[in-house]
Amino acid sequence: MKDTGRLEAELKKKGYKLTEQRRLIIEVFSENPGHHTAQEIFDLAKRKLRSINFSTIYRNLELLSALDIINKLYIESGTSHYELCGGTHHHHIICKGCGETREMNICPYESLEEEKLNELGFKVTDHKFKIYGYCSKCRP
Amino acid sequence: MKDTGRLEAELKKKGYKLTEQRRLIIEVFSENPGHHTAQEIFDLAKRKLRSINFSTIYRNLELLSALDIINKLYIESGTSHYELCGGTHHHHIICKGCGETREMNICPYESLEEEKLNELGFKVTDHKFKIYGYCSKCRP
DNA sequence: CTCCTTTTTGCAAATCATTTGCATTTACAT
DNA sequence: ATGTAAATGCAAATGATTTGCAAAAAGGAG
Repeated sequence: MKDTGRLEAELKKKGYKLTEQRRLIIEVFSENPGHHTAQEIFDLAKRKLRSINFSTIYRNLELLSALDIINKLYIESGTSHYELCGGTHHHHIICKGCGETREMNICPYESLEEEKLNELGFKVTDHKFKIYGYCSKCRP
Repeated sequence: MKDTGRLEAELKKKGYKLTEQRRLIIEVFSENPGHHTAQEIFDLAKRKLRSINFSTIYRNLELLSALDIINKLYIESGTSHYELCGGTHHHHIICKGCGETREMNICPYESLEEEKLNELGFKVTDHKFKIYGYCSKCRP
């Protein structure tokens, strides 16, 4: 029983149940910092609960994203990545050579823009910023 | 024969051929501003060349992206979107309700960051910035 | 213009990520 | 301890994208 607190509260608030699988998914994220694909989460979770099913992973990654407990990334490559929310605000820097993705703490976003958009009727909830290029290993 | 110039040059440079289908894909983009899915490009192209095949579309969207003639977007939703390069530099604002995506000309990126990264061994080529939220129709 | 080599295309089948229907099991409020 | 709604596992379906291959087209050389 890790820090089940936040998770349990968010789930209960909307009538969802705190299942072993849900606790486990969060545990896996906690123990493995950074972002992961559904496949990775599945593999890691399976080590701890052999019976866990892939569709349970997907269903819960979706749910947990909706609850803002995890964050769905959409790193380019056709495969979604997920990361635990609540870390520091950060963005991603992506190597077009090897695909490696690192976090960066630079955020160029100014709340000025947000206000401007709000005035125009668009309610901003969040933003993403990505820098692409080639890492030292992959420089052409 | 539209502005086949740039296209032809870029293709020839690397030994690729200027085919009717490639010309057509660019034509479709030119005639339909904004970004489109492979499916949309296929449908539009098919009107002009009945025999065109879906895999030809995909193969060429990939190729043209690699040649920096079009830009692959990865709008969230599991389906990639593509747009013609060379328009004005812009980013996207995405409604999490209806999924509508609009271009915005705000760019918060400062070349300062780029230099900093270059010094660290990462060669920056481009960046993407997206703002999420709810449009006036979808505000909760 | 014709020939030759290489790249492309169309087609069909394969792959990969993700989603869904359904019967069974589980969480948890009573 | 029990009833009910929610969640899980399983298998099959879906949707986007990719691939192998034989036939067709492009572009350079003669």
